[in-house]
Amino acid sequence: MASSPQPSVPPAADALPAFVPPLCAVFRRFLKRQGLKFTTERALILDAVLAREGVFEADALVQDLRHADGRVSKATVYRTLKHLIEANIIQEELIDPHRSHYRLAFGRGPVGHLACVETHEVVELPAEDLEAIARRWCAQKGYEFVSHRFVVYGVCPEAQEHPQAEAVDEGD
Amino acid sequence: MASSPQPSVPPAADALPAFVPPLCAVFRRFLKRQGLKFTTERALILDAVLAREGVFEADALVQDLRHADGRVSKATVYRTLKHLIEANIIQEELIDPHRSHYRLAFGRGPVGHLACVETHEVVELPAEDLEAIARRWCAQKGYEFVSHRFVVYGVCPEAQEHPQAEAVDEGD
DNA sequence: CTTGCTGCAAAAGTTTTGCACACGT
DNA sequence: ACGTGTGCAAAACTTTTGCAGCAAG
Repeated sequence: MASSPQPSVPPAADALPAFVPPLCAVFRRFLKRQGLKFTTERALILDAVLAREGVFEADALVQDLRHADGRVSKATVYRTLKHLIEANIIQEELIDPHRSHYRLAFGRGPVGHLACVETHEVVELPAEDLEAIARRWCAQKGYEFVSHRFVVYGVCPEAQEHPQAEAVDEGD
Repeated sequence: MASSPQPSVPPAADALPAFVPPLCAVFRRFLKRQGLKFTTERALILDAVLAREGVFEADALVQDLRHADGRVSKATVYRTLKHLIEANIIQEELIDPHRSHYRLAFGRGPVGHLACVETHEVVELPAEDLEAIARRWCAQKGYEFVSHRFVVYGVCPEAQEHPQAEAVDEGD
């Protein structure tokens, strides 16, 4: 089971970090340190996470795993996502209300998101300067910095071209 | 911004912006334009919103209204919040997953949020420079700018004073 | 009067949890 | 073998919706 994490690297690997930590080993070490077990399901879930390079939803993972041979239950996916967050392998993103988004948390530096309010497409953009601002805020208020989030909402070019026939929505 | 207080749960509206648009009239005009009605419940809800100067949750409004004399049902609160968003009087914030936060959308310029991951206290901070960054991102990708969001997560001083055991800390 | 609105409760949606059994260490 | 993890389904939780009566224009 302890095989090298070599998932299907997506073709558009435009910004993959140069250094990818051995996440499988990292996760196993984390679990051992916590007295937890590295089960087949957890390995499958980690693989599925790695296969989805960008932002993903919990349910999407469940679907991916359902399509694969090793079906993993919804409950286990959610439980494992929590561990992956604690292990600092993924982190939760806040893009939609009522729906949790996650993304890998290693390397690649702080990113922000540019989300289309029409198509719900989400693009990641580097945002180094923002973390500095976030840390300054924390220092200013005596907070211990944990993380930050920057999401920009807009209408993507495609949606601008194809406007949906929406209800009355004109300002004054 | 030298000694601006940080009332997470202010007892009263002590720092309303200098210019407060006649929101009641604005809302009523909006409703009329949409062929909708300005009911007692909607007035009560708008009042409750105005009473909560900062970020608030839908359920908090329901509680406030329950404590007041005019009880308004959960359903009506949610329905009215949608109208208030369309009327551009409030806007939805994304701070917690699975829980909607709202805040007044007029005046006061763009703000970001500093949220404590332990106590869930949320502080607002001015963030003028961030909107510029957001607009630049949109321009860069051909997006039409809609809005932006900046949330910083940290541990507030109080929570740092009361350190939790090494045990798994489930924040939520 | 006509039309939309409210309240209730049940539905819908995502995430969590209890329990019996299977698996990793 | 022990203790933990898993799957299933039901619970928990916030938000939405259908319906019968009520209120605003």
